Amino acid sequence: MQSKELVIFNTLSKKKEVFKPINFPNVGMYVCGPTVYGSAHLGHARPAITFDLLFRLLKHLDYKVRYVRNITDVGHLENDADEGEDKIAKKARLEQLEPMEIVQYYTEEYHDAMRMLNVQSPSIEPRASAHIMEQMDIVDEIIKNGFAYETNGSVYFDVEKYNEKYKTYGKLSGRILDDLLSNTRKLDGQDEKKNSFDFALWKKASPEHIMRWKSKWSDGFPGWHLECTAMSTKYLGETFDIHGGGMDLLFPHHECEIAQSTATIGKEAVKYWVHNNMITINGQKMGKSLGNFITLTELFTGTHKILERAYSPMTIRFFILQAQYRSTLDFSNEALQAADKGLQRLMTAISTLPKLKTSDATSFNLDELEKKCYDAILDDLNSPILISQLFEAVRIINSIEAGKDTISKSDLERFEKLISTFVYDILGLQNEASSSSSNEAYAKAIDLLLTIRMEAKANKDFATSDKIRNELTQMGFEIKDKKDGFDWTLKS
RNA sequence: GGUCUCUUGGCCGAGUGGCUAGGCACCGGUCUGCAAAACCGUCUACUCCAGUUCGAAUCUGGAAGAGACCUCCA
Repeated sequence: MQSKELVIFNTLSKKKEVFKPINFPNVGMYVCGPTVYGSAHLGHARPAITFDLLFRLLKHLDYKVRYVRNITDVGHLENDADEGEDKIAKKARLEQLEPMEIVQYYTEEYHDAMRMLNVQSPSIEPRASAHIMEQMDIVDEIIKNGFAYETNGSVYFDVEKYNEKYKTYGKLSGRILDDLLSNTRKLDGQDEKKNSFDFALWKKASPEHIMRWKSKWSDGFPGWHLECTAMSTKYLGETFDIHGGGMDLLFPHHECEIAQSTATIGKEAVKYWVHNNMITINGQKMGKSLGNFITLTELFTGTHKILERAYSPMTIRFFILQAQYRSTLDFSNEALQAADKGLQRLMTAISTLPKLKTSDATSFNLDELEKKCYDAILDDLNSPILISQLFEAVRIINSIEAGKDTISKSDLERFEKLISTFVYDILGLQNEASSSSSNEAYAKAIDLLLTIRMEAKANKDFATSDKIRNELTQMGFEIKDKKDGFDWTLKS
């Protein structure tokens, strides 16, 4: 399978590059996970699904992947002027809870949402709070290497000094140090730092700050960007293949990560930086701080004022996959409903696939379809093109069912395998209709009603047959008459 | 203010120097007792201006509009 070449856009080079792992066939991938101080929202779903897609694809290509996605449970600083109050501590005070209680609650909520979205668990999901020692070690190392200084119990990264040696600060986000200097100096209220763009590696905790750890510098907490460096190094090694996250983390977060790890090990840790774009709502970024976000629970239940109805997790997943991960994706009820309809059509066709009648020959080009599917997904995860090819498959399936195209027995097996690989394994879609035993009984009851309807039709008793169909339709069923029977689905 | 990105049909969203994206919606037809589904077909595009080119929605320059980052953020 590794004859197939994956091309991925590297933010570092701003080009598409052929993916070649450092230690073939192993792949190390680190993705910035959620800060668990609030509910998971639509924005969180995007990187989770994007990198789930990449994770699934790499595994399909037979790479041995270790996927690390952290849980940030040590709050990052709220802002510079806020005297070190961190997000989780603040929320805890508001709700009169222990910080770890908040963390527990939102972590579970996040996990539940991810499970519903059929996002596979990463190989390792480390917590920042469990890696304080490792973070302190890195601070030590950076001080030893001369790229950090201590002021009043806090330790700061010396960006200027770092840049003198490595000259790479800003390379990821396209920033120039002098510009940053002239930009941010006017906002500078921080006398502890040599330069405004220096960032904290260790921060002394103010008295009201309840999340704190003892260290040689002070009772405090690790800096904003340190946990990813510590945990990626610990689980993936000094250098690893892929580091992912949202585009909004590019600066300063990922830029600082590069500086930290380079200052620690003397070389760059990450080979491919991959960033997903944002989800917008009415053309504006959806975000916690903007207060215009929709939580995943609200989406699944339809309980947000701008939602016309509930949208199932698979609809959300499909909606996100219908855009390429580097494009912004605009949310609207209309767009989600279109995604929902399209997904249902896709799933309906897939369920008829195994029931197709086979012929001696196949009247369409299955090889070409397969090639187009691979070409699409291997070209920087172009899921929308892949999906358009899957709709071509839908057209073919329906056409075979209608007797206008034919398929041989062996090709049908291949076709089923192909669809299952791309739809279930790689895109991670799933059929939401479950088939528990209680569902089976109810399905039989519907079948019974429709059998009675067939009999009524045969007797030209259209009053009865229409009554059954109309009432079932009203309950949300979709009744399809076939040449020799019927079919039905329950619309979500 | 600095850096960068985007602008595609009713909506979402791909793509490309010349050849259909796709989905949803709409319209017409086939099928049906009537529908639904399915199938077939049609229609609506590439923000504007100038340039390069045999040819540009695709390249270059300019304008307008929108957005992102520069502060925690997926």
